[in-house]
Amino acid sequence: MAEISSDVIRGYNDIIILFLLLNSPSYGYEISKQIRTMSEDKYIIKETTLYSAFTRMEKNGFIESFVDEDLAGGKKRTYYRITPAGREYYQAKCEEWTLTKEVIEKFIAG
Amino acid sequence: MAEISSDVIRGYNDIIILFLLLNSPSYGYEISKQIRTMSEDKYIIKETTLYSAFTRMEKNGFIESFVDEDLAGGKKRTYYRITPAGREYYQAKCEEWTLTKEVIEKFIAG
DNA sequence: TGTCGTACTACGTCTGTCGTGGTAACTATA
DNA sequence: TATAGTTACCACGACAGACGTAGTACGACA
Repeated sequence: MAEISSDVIRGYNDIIILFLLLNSPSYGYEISKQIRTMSEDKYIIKETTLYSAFTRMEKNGFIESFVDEDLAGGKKRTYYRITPAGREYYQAKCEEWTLTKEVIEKFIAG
Repeated sequence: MAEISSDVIRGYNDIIILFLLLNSPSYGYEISKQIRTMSEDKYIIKETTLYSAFTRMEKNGFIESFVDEDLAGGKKRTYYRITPAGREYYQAKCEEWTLTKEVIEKFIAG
């Protein structure tokens, strides 16, 4: 099974992550598993890529974090929630995707 | 008319350029005009991006350059020709594109 | 004379991704 | 009891493609 090089997907991690936050907050490990499952193992996001995307998007105001400190075994977990600005950004990126797709496909033979 | 940010298209300049070399050699200025025309002004490649892609792809053996020194006015023009390795790379990238597209569209709402 | 088009090149910066490695607690298996 | 695996991250630095800025040089046209 071929795997997508992450260089290709660059710039699209943001919308993939935001999509998974549209309906409810989530956290890194869960999101990474969902990406893997939803893509049928075709795309496995690198941990560092994921967590640096969180940092960047929080700085840009697209997501907000909050910590659950009451997990079993005294563990912590950092959740992320999409903001209204994040929803707008997601929408804009989706529209850009449609355009991009149309353009690229003009340069695909056959 | 919205314009595609080149960050989005990152990683795809290679196949766009190679597509335009599939049938005959060409050169920078011409390719840049073709991209603009074919995309209906939706994607205008930056000159530096284009020429650095040439350098990189020649280093990787995907294209070969040759210079036409006999232009009117004593001008020179550097042409690029796709190599067999370049054709293979183009094919592989096209297949990767299909996969990538399918994956990304799972994360596009609506 | 100056702008536009043609046809590049050099140099440095930015940013998203990636590689490596580390922490720490629980859980299943041998 | 040991150890491997899963969960759940974080820090640090490197890389590479894209980009911004600037410059060269010639011809055509107004």
